[in-house]
Amino acid sequence: METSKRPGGRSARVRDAVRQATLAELVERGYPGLTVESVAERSGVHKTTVYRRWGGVEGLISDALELARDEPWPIPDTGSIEGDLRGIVQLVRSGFADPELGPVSSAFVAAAVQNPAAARALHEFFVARHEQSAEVVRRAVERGELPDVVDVREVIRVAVAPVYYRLFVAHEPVTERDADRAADAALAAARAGVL
Amino acid sequence: METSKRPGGRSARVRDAVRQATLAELVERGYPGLTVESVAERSGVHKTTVYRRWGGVEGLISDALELARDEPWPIPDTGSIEGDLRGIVQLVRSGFADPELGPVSSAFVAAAVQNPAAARALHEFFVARHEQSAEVVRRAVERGELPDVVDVREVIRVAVAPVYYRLFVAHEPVTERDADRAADAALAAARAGVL
DNA sequence: CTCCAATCGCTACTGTTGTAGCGTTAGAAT
DNA sequence: ATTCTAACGCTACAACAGTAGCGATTGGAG
Repeated sequence: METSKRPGGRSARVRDAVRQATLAELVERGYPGLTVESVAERSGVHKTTVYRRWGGVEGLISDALELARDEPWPIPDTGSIEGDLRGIVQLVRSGFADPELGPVSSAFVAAAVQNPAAARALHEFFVARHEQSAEVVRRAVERGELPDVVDVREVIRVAVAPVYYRLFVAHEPVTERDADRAADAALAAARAGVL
Repeated sequence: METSKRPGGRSARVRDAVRQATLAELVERGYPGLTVESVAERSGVHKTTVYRRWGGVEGLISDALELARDEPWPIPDTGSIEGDLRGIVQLVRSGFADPELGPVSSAFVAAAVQNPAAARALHEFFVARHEQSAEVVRRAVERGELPDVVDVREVIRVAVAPVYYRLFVAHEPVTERDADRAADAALAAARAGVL
């Protein structure tokens, strides 16, 4: 609980405690089990305070999402567009398979499907992700691996979409081979010039 | 309320009334606003009866999903794989854009993300959909438009995935052009032999 | 027509979620 | 050190979700 006497007053301590408790609850119980009371109890902050500052479960999610958005993530640079794209899609897949990160990420998606505020926050998150990831496509175009008429962000979308589709829509398992195949499909489309 | 004296006893009437009320509530308020009490009141069936037979909100959703699964949907047959694939993806897109059908479909996705029973029901739904839709790919293979080594269902998945991804994950708008592009991308990948 | 089993409606209750009002405390300024 | 203000903790309460027990109704069987 007492990590280190961080700068900032009581409000800052309360804020950090609630954020940390929110993430911990998401890992343990997921979004359906996320309740204001449990977060309040775990954080040591009173229930009414959480309601006042965050407004409820949706506020807790949105707040956590803004934190996640700012964390950079490692864009692969394997030298070939095929390797880079596969790397990105595998990163998505393994992220959701991770016992610690997976439940939190899934909770974000679940929350956004049903909560306009979280949806906006998640949208911003993906705008940032797409922009960062598109770098691998830009490099490929520079190297002459792809025609230069491509919509760089669309390549990323088409590459990762099947993974999300399987996970959150069709509710099918996603193997590593599935992930590679999705990356390869996006690459084939980009090479054919349809993106 | 009294559509027509359908065959079946009181139980059947109760069942139909609740199902109809569930769909109506989903259209008006969506999944987050779906409550057992409102369904009970609208249907004229008592609250405790709904809890007994359906077990709660998740049961109502699963029941409605089973109904939706059995309804056949029109697979296009334009003569070319490009037209057929585009038709399917546009059908998905327009379905979610429809003011009556859209909220219900979205509610199913939202429910499944957060409710294991609904997730299983939705999975079955998509298994059926994929199987039906794959027919257009099989025909294309027969006509020699595509190599015969393709996983027919995977072509469908890759084609529709970007639409779902935009709608329910990245929360971006989906234009008709986006839908066509997704279909074309899947087609290019299939032609390249990566599916 | 009579009876019977199943299902439904009703009342009452419990537990949880979210809010209101007020007293208290932390931290900054002088 | 003292004072002042914003934020927090606490109690009490209102609203809602979900359950239990029992009596009433339905529709079918003999």
